[in-house]
Amino acid sequence: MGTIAKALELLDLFTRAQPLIGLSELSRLAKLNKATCYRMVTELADFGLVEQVGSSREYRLGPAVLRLSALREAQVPTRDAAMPVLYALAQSTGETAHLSLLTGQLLRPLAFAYSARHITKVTMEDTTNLPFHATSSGLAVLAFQPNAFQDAVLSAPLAKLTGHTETNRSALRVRLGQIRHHGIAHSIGGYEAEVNSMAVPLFDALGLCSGAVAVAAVGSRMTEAQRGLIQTALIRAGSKITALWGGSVPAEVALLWQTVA
Amino acid sequence: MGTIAKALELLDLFTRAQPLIGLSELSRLAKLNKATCYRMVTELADFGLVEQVGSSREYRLGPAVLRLSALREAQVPTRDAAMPVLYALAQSTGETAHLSLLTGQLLRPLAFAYSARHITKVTMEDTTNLPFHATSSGLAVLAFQPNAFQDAVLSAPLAKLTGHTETNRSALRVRLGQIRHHGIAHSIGGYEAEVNSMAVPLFDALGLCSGAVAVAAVGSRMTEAQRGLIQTALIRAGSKITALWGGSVPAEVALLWQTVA
DNA sequence: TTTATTCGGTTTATTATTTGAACCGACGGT
DNA sequence: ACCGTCGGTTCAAATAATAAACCGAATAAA
Repeated sequence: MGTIAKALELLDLFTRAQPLIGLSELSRLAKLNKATCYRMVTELADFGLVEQVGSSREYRLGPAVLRLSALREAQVPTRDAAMPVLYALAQSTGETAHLSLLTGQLLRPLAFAYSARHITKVTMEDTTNLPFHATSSGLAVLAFQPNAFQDAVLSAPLAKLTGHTETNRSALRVRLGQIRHHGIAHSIGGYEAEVNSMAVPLFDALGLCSGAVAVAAVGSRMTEAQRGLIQTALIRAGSKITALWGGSVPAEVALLWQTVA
Repeated sequence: MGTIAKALELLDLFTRAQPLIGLSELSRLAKLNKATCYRMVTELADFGLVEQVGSSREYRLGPAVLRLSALREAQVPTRDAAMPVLYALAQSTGETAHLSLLTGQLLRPLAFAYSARHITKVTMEDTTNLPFHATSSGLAVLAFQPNAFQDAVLSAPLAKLTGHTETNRSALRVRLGQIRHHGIAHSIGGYEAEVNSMAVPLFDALGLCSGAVAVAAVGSRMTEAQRGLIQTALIRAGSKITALWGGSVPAEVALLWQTVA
């Protein structure tokens, strides 16, 4: 792994749960020598990707990320375009809606929208990475990836996160096939007990799946009627976001969705 | 300069004017060997900071910047907090409002807000970097920096961008003193002919100046009354944004602003 | 069709950078 | 006064980055 990749991995250590990290802790988390880590974090800070807060001498993500994201959104309004749809989805279903993007080998949540209808809700703030095998978003995305990608994911260790996490490889392959035939993925407590979720894939301009939009509901509220409502709302949201991104839903998926919504 | 810094500099080559860059052009712009550039851009792409668009094989800023900026805004709502104030500022003055952040040695525009009142307006989209000596924002920020920083800026070459750009070093030092005594900076066609602008500094939690908010107006509309209106609106906006950022306006500046607004 | 140029990407030995352990003074707690 | 940890520094040893030449593909001109 190159030096640049190592340095960039430092950025991923900053999370909502741990937004401030000191030098020593950073080197421990990154499993890097302190001197190495220091040089790297200083170079990142020179560019503004991280900054040192004045009071203590801890580091946090810096202002440069704002500038870059403003530039990116100006050209490819990924987040800005999807947010209103996501809000509407949360509103109409009364549950938590979220959108994730496939970045490299990882599926990362990008945006969330909450409904005020219920006191109990599924929160996503602290999630940095959605496992492909244990979430509806992950399954929705994985189902529409090339075989090589699927094989890579399924040959890696599959964590059993709850009692309902499916970790059997051939069973997972069957589920992926079902998802391709329905155009929508379900997960019942596979990631977190008591959380039921459904997700549809999102597609880019080449018809490749680049992410997913999902609704995560508290399990006890997931009646059959609610399931149907979420399904149609999800399909509408998925079509809309894909369209806003200038993407195109593959014909076979569009057909599946059409019959439902 | 380290490898990491060189790689990160690639990110700055992507602008609103040139959002897509191919490998060869990138290496030319960065003055890097093509192989070196290739390795760097692929490492950036692996992390998602850039991505390769499918059709041609050009690169552009990637989705990772969104994730990072969402994380940053969640902890330090710099842009999200300032935007409403900026919109109100543009609205109440009928001119273009913009906000810049001091990042490293450079002053970078972060956000803009336009008024619909006039057909002619000052646009900021293509600006990537505000010169300290030739803009009201630059002067406002520079006036509240430590002497070492001021000396560094003033000892570098000062570009004469228009007929009205002040490039005389001692005259500039006098102007910086005036700005410190008034709490507000003016620029009359120093950056772009026909553009008059005014700016106030913004401060962080330690009372250090970390940016500026400005109003840029078409010169012909800048009457004496308009100037007064902008001044009071700017001071209110500056106070508000600094407060939203959890910053504190130094006592002497607060006093100056109080007497005006 | 031939020729020439440019493209994105790869290979290689050479070279310069990164790395890790030990070290420093400062700080906070005991 | 002692101990551990903090952010940051030093320097020889190890490793990774570099530059030039090269590749096949695509495009355009002749």
